[in-house]
Amino acid sequence: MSEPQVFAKLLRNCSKNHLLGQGVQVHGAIVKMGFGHDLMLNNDLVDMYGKCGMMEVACDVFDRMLERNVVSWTALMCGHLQNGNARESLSLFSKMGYAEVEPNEFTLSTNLKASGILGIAENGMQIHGVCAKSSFEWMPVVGNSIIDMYSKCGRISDAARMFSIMPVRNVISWNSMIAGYNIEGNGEKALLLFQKMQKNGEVPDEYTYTSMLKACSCLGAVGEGTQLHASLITRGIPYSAQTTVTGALVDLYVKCRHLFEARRVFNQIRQKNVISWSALILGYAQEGNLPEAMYLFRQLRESRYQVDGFALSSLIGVFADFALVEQGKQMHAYTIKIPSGLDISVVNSVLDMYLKCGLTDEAEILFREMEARNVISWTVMITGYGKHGLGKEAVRLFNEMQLDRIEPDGVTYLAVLSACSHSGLIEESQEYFSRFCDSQQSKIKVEHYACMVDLLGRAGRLKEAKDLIQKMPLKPTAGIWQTLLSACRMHGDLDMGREVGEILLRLDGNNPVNYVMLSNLYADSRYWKDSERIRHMVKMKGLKKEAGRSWVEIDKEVHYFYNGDGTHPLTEKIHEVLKEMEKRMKEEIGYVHKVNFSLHDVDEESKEDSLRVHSEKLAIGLALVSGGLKEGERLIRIFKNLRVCGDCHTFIKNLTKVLKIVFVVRDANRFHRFENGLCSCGDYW
DNA sequence: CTAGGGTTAG
Repeated sequence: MSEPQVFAKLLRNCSKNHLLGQGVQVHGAIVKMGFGHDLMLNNDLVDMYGKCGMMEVACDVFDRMLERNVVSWTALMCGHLQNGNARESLSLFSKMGYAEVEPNEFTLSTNLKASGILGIAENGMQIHGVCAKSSFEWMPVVGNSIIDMYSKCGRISDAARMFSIMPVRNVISWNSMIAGYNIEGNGEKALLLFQKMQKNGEVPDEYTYTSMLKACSCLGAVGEGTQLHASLITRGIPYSAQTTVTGALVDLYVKCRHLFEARRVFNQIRQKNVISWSALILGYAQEGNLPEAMYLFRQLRESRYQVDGFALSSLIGVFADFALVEQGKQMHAYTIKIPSGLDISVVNSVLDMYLKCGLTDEAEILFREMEARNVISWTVMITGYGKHGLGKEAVRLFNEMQLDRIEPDGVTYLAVLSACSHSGLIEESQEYFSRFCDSQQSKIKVEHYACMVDLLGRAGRLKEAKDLIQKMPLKPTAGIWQTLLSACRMHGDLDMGREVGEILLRLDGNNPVNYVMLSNLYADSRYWKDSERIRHMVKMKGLKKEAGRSWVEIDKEVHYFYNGDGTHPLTEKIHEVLKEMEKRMKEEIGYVHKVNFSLHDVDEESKEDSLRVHSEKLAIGLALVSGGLKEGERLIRIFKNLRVCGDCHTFIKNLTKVLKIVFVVRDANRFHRFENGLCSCGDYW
């Protein structure tokens, strides 16, 4: 074997096993032996540095090359793609065109994938066009990538068309199509295609099983999932480390809430991989069993496996959901120390965590510092701003992202519409809504209409709101009628309210919320008998609301309160401080606690509860008592599982006048930032 | 020499 061939072989080994140190040594030897300008070796070097995550060096090698062929270009593109920079791959693709180098099937496949990741259908279609012209379209590699691209861009029918006209299909074609249905959330179609695949004599591989397990977990179909599990066992694949199905298997049982079974599978895996670890950790965390989740996470950290971006982002997502600021911050600090902490999904989850915990400034700084932002990064920020009542900021970001050439998707539109709704930006949202209808008709969901109904309803344009529901091309859900009903109450429209209420009770008669809303509407107009009749129905049906619960984090410990809760050791002190606050508010600003607010308002709390003390007030009391306010800090964070009650809302607003403290309350719907007697929601929530 | 399918975040 000649020397260059030996070097090539060494480099390929480094690529495969991510051996950067050895790769650098080989690079040195290549230069020393005078092969520094060998085209093939340089191609291998670009590939090796890319695989080892050293894109700067890969680019440097590429730039210094005296001649470059299609492989050089493609290797660099793949490097960018594998390091999470799909955009750079696409820009290289067009540069390659200017350099008059013709793409081959690998180049096309790589950039189709890049377009899919970015979700830019236009770009993908353009590349599809190139494939069609050069008849690369009929090569399975390319065709499969086209299916993948269309699926990821939400154009499942285009993907299906490609699949149906492919002259040669391999197992990956079937897998890609099944994965496409999964992305769309269409588990039934995935199951059907799986059957068809077996009828056609195609043998499913691990990837097929992985996708199918995922389809089952989406459908919550434990039965079908268990069958797949069984056939995996007969084929002898499930418990070895090389396969990815193990993770999907754990995930299936986790999602179907069969945690015991998930643990059993996990324990049987001889060499556990990161995917199965993450799935199980997430399972425990979502059940609220954080100690077990954290214990497993520590074990993962100490194991020989690398904690990857998937594990991190999902765990941070749990901290966000539980609004656990301290744990979240600690995890953020940890992510900075490891390479996968730079994964865009990890940074996105940290952003979301900060916003959900009410730390907008931290989120803003992190967002600006990010080296690459994708559609999710922007959407997280827009949602966060919207929930903080910063509608103008949300709109500004929405426009800015498009200048950054990031295409908003259905979730982004939902975020900006709801931000507009909360800030009363009617014209803006109507413009965005129609733009969305025009450009992404297929992605429009009931939620988008619900946003518009909310917006119109709040503005008192009830008739228009109702028309919109009745004319929309989708089946109205109970939720959208609820939105309209609360608008009816807001504007005291009894006639329409009664009509909507009847529709709701027919549609969703087992949800106590519907009865409470209707009952309140009657009570507002002093139709006490009707109000009482509706409330009686709730009792007769034995329907129960979720109990109101608030919590506050003090010195890394979370304290929970129910309404009228007297179990906390500091209860007496809490009541004292709350009384003292009422007194100060009365003396200093003349605020008098309004009793009548809660007389017939049973929106969140029952009458009995309101005579005692709401959970959010207790949590505030504890924060004040136990010095939850550290030196130099003037912000207290309270969390509540339901919506904050109107009475407490007024109380907190006035409290900020007397105490010069900022309160951030995260309730089921949104954030309220109280400062100087005002709330970020503008008293509309 | 370059490549395609799976787990995560809104």
